[in-house]
Amino acid sequence: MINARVADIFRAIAELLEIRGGNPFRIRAYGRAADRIAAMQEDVGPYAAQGRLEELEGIGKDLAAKIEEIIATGSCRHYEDLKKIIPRGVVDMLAVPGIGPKTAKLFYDELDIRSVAALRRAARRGRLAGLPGVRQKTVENVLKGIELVEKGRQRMDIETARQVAGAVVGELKNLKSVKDIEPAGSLRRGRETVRDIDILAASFKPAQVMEAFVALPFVKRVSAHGATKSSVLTKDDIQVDLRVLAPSAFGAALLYFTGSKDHNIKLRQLAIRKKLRINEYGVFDKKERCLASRSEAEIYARLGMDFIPPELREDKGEIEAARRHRLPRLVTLKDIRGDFHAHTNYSDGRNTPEEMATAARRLGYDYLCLTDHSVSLRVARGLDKERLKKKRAHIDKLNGRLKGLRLLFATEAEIDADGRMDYPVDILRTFDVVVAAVHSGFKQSRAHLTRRIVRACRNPDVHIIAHPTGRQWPARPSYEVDFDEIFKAAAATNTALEINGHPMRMDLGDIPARAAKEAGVRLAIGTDAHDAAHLDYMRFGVGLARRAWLEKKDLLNTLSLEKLLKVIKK
DNA sequence: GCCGTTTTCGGCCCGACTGTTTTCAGTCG
Repeated sequence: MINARVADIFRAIAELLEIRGGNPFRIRAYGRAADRIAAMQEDVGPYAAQGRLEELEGIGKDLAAKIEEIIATGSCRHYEDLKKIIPRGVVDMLAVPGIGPKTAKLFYDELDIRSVAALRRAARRGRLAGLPGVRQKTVENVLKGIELVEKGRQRMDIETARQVAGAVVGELKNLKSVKDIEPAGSLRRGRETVRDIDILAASFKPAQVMEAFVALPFVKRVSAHGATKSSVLTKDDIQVDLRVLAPSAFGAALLYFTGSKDHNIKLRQLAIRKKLRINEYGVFDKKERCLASRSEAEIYARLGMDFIPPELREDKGEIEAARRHRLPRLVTLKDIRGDFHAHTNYSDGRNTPEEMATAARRLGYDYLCLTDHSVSLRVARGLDKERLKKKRAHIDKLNGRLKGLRLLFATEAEIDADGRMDYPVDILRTFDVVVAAVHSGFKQSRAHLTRRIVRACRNPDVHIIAHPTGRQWPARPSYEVDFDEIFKAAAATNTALEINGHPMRMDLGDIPARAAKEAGVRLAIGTDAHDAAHLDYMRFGVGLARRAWLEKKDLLNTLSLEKLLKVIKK
């Protein structure tokens, strides 16, 4: 996709300009444009063809011309010229924590270091010490940083992040000096994956909290330890940042520490236009009087806008919507009446239908789809005709006993290499709900995969398409599909697309899910539970749905059983 | 390089921590 190419080049230009020491605002313009284009659901191609590139935020005359040049030639002059001046390896050094553009340039200019490997050799041989501003400590940090970057500190799934954050909060919340403590950052925003854990605490005695934090049993290394802010690396190489502020500033600090960065910048710019200043301590006027600080709601109100839920804080139109009082009424966990994707021990799940039912009742559900795998997925003990009969009888019997919860006889059926279902029509029609999924042929072309899924949508017996892009964290990336085609087919055939809330999947992602809604497609959250405890992953599915601006009416999960059974018939 | 309910020029978010300094630049989020 051309967007990725454009974004990569703009990001590279930003890095190269940083090292050269260009105008920081110009550098940021490239960086912002890169982020903006990477996050777009639509292709920039048509915008260029219609001369509408400058309508995009952050794209002016100059960048529009560069985008056109990249579309036409695959690259742009400016980028090619910069690459000749600064070797690739110098840019790679920026990935080392602690090394920024100035330091990378220093090493390159003074010692002609052109790669991370060369940097390590130079550090070990003692060639770095003695450079301006470099002494022993800096050399040590460079070596530690390289070690870290080579271990590949990658993003973690949201469940892992929640557990790590929970462990830290659990240890610190019992301290007398901690008045309040809450995870912030991308975890609070419900992002699909998380890089660092950010935690915010309110206390009158920040030093005590800092001491307790860096002394936690699972801390391997302390990378920063100040009066109100510390960073540590856990034994699993996960970075955790803790910031401590006075309770009176908790709202302002939570807002700041939750981000996103782009959201914060936009808010602060807005404040400047109102002759105000925002920082983590509050909203201040020109005379340094604090106008709001205790709660996030108070701060948004002071800026003349509605409260923005954390999941929306990505600078994707939420600030404008909040000012016009047009934010969506986001779906909540309480609105959810059932789960569309759960496995039992009939196929590859760990628990019996009874155990799954008990867990679903605990969550207060009206219904639960037991979507065991279909016949052709042998590795997952997919069900043949005989075992389907047994399962059907089993579920009917259970439903006779259960009060308040209905187990739906369902399947996660295979979409074959040509887009057909692996069960024949007479079997498909026996299910209450048919969830169709691609589990094979990931390497087919984008066009072929799109055709398969479109064909599944058009199948009158298919109700939901599971995990539409097939990604699995961390090993398997999404396969490429033409979302426009799939959304068109899904909307036209009343087929729902799944938001798979399993932390290893989180698929559809927030951006395509929002685009699906805008294309008139209904969505259905499924947890893909293979264990009764996994039904709790609904929280992640709902978080994702909220990030996609979804309201109650956009999801099948919010329908009563009666309505659901009516709506789902095609 | 972008952008305008003060502006087509002159701004551009804001502060903590580190390591090296002795008042601050660089990095990070």
